[in-house]
Amino acid sequence: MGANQADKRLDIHNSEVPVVCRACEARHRGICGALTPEQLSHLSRHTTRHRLSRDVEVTVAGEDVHHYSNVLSGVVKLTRLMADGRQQIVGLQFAPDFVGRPFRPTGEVTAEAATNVSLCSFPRVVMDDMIARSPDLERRLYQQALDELDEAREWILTLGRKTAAEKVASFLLMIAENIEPEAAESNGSICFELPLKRADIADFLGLTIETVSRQITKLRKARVIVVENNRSVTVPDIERLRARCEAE
Amino acid sequence: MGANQADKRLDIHNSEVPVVCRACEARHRGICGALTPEQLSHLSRHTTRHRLSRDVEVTVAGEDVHHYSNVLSGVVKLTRLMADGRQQIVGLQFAPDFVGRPFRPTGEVTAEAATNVSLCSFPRVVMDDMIARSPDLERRLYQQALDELDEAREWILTLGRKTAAEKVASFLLMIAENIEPEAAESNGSICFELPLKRADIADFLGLTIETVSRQITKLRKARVIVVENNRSVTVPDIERLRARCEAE
DNA sequence: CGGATACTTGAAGCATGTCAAAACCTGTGG
DNA sequence: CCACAGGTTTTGACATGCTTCAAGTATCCG
Repeated sequence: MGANQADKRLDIHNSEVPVVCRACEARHRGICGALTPEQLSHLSRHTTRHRLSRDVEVTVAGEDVHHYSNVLSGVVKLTRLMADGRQQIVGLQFAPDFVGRPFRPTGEVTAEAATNVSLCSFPRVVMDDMIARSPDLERRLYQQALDELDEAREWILTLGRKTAAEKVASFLLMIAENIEPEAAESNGSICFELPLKRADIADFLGLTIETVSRQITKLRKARVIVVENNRSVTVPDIERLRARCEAE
Repeated sequence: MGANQADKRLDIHNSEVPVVCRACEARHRGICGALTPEQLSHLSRHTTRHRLSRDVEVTVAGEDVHHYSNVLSGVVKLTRLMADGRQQIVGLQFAPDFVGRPFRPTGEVTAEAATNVSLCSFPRVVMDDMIARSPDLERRLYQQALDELDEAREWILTLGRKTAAEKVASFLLMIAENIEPEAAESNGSICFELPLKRADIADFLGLTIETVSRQITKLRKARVIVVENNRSVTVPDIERLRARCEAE
């Protein structure tokens, strides 16, 4: 709608993609793919990259959010906390997901690094403005929201109706599919690092640490998975893992 | 962007709101509020209204969706089904919610009338086209998707971490807030008809019918609620119900 | 090597599920 | 108005899967 000639005059190299964005995954599969080179360079002028180590918060429930972010690497967990300390992970964001909640300055969820994470952050006001101007950008965000909604509903089914064994198998499958998207399609073997520790897996699946541990042990003994150092997991045959997500 | 002069020529009364839309809630709080009178009358030419009785499906998991709908009255439940018959309700839609999943011709969820329902339906292709042309419409849809995502995450917390007693209390509170939005704010008493039967409540909360029944009995004996005819519920003091959503 | 954090394993308890039967509500036809 | 059939809800007795509590073992990192 509105003309943004001003932007063009500000940047002589307006048709070039900013250096920091060139190799960025968010430009391909993430929301930045919806931006023109001009918009990208405008945004990149307000952009900061940083690394967070595990358990550092990105945004906190109840506090005003001043920045949105793209996940460049690592995993961000979205958690909700009850007054008495019970905790539940309500979502996981992998690269190149967008972290933020447009149209609402504050929310009930806390976003927190589950692993070491690197982020590309930008001020909320700049992004909100850009969203209002760019229907393409808004469409990308809408699509990501719909995908997250599908996922959330998948987990509602898992939490409501699956057994502990099925929950853990479903979790491992989900992680495998997110970390090795292509490998997960083919029916071969996959090997990956678990981004979450047992306590996080428990918070994700609505179980206790002990139950998660027991179920992992069970999968290990059944040779569905091989575990080294508690974190690196090998799935020799994905189909066998997939079978564990539904029944005996 | 695109010119839609064609629309204008087709309709002499293009600046008037279609008769069927005049008293419609979807024009105020729903997605139709984002449409111009011209767009409304264009859409209304492809629109059909119908009533569904309980348990009739709106759209079925795995089948192509040809229509989107607005809920005009009643409640639509979104369910997911596992191969062995286990079922989970993953969302509830009240008037004037939009039912549909843009950008994906088919999905995993089935939408089904939980009560008698009246719908306003329109062909997917017409609506998709309109979404592509109207950023305002897309914004409304995006906002609804974000709201649904917030709700879904609220239920993930409930399913993962609350006890059966807390789940049932949370469910009753959610229904009360949806049916009497204004009354729920003030700390008075509320009276409403339960739109779901016990089996549905169980499918929503990841419990069995028997457990739901026992918890409702418990709330009744504690005078937190008064139940008549199994369906009409009175909450004398909302704060006392709210207190049951979190602890003892 | 030591100390902290993360993970595993075992035994006992309890919330919720399962199975079975009874009570209740609602509409229909005699 | 009553009898009856179908679906729905409640209640009870028992089984079980997950949690809780408590140790013990690995792994990481100074």
